[in-house]
Amino acid sequence: MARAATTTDAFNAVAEPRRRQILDVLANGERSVNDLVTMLDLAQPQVSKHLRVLREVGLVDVRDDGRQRMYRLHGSALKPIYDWVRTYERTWNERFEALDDLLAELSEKEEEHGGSGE
Amino acid sequence: MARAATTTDAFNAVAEPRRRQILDVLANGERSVNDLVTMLDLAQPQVSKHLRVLREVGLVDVRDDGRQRMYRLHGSALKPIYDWVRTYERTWNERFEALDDLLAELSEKEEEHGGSGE
DNA sequence: TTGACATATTCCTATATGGGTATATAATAG
DNA sequence: CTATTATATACCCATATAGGAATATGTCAA
Repeated sequence: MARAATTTDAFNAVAEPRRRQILDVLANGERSVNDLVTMLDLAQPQVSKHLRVLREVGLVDVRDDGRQRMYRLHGSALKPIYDWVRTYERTWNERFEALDDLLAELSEKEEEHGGSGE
Repeated sequence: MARAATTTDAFNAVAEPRRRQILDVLANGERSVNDLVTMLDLAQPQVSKHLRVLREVGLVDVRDDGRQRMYRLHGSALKPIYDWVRTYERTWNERFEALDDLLAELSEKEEEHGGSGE
């Protein structure tokens, strides 16, 4: 099996930095494809393709406006990522890391039944 | 160009659900490879390979313990993801989404200069 | 030493990618 | 109608997978 498709979920879609850039731009409001092409200095087809991926995972919505297509952020599709990563917030708190270290050492010693130290 | 390597950064490493599962287990404390094999019902080589990816992006640390290798979470490597996604938190707040919708509709009407409705 | 256990690596293969280029579709202007 | 603008799609290609199977490496036991 190959890697999961980029359109599988937000995690995969957002792993590509260009797509994060696109979302960052759209976070400031609706934009046309050409706006994105100009602002991100990408070729138009690549932008369209990235937008397709983002659309397929529900990260953006589109609206027709004459010959333009206005894309807009649909932020709630990022919530699963936020919810997952948020549970780890405490782990990069230094105090907790130190505590984890201590607990790990204690349980090691316990298993070794007070044997020869580390 | 193909997709960026899974070892490029935490975003790519974590796009794979099995690797998130591994991190979820390690969040509860150090584990040996075999522990993970058993708990996640995966083949041993795949676990080792996933752990290699996680190690290369700094998401886990290893410690030798006899013939076992104990893996442990290094949560701070998730911080870039958290920091990025956190800036979008407000976008899935219903009140803000409704406000965005309203503003978008207003600017539509403005462009159409009071033209035929929706 | 040999054997058992724990983990890592190598090889294979199907598959999906992202960029580039060319072209198709769609909508407006004249 | 034709031309122009805006966007999407099709095609090609090099590349990196993830899983499976086999094997290599490493550590301890007897």
